Amino acid sequence: MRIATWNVNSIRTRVDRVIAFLERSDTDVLAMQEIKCRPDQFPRAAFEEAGYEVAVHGLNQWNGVAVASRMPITDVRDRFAAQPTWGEPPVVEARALGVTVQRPGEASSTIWSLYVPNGRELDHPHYRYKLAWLRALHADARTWLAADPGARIALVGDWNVAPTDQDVWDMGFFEGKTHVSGPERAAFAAFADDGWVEVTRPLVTNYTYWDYQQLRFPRNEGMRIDFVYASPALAAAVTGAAIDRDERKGKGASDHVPVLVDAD
DNA sequence: ATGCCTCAACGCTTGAGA
Repeated sequence: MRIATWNVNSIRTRVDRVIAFLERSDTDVLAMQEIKCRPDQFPRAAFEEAGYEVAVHGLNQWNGVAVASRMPITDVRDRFAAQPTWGEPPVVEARALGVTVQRPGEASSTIWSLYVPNGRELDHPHYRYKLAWLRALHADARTWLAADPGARIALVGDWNVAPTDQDVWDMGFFEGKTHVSGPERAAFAAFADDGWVEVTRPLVTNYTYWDYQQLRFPRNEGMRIDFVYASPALAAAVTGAAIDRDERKGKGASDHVPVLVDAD
């Protein structure tokens, strides 16, 4: 099966590009982030015409996650346990969507489409929210592995963390900024301590995001912040990975590109 | 070769993104 994750930065603006990507890439399950709409605003028909079922979780114009699958969807969850809230009154934002997919007679796989909070500034409450969010996900994901060590689970999406210095175009530029701080990197790396395997890094090198401003893409001044953590059973089945850099080109591109993983 | 920011909404300005 081919899994992909893509921060689409508004599905309503990008639907033609996303459908074209699905058809071009032969993707079975696509996890999307930043759909920026409610379920009733999601362009569901275009996906169904292309042969995909859709699960959508969106509350308003901010955030929003979805999964499109041409394998039957058998279970959907719109948050993880103890997912932290943001704002006053507190809201569990639309940043996590877990979808189980299964073809009859085959093993099931659970794909979590994740949009980790940005953090904004190191001294901003949003940064503390980001760390709490990552730590809560880590704690819950640990229980999933403990409950079923052979489960095929993928934690995919926009992690909003650049795990190494090589994952940003200039560490000097990011000094004192989010995405590269020690606590964020530690929170990301902690998943590996439980057996989660980030399966893209050994197979492909590229950035996954380039800011719209200041010619960041033509200058290749990007960041690698979109990743696929696979459970041990799924990681053992991985045969390939890719970053579709070309999707950043041209008019109407998202600022992120798709990250793809193949697994038997 | 990619091209100097984009998106949605309480909209003609603002908040958010990273």
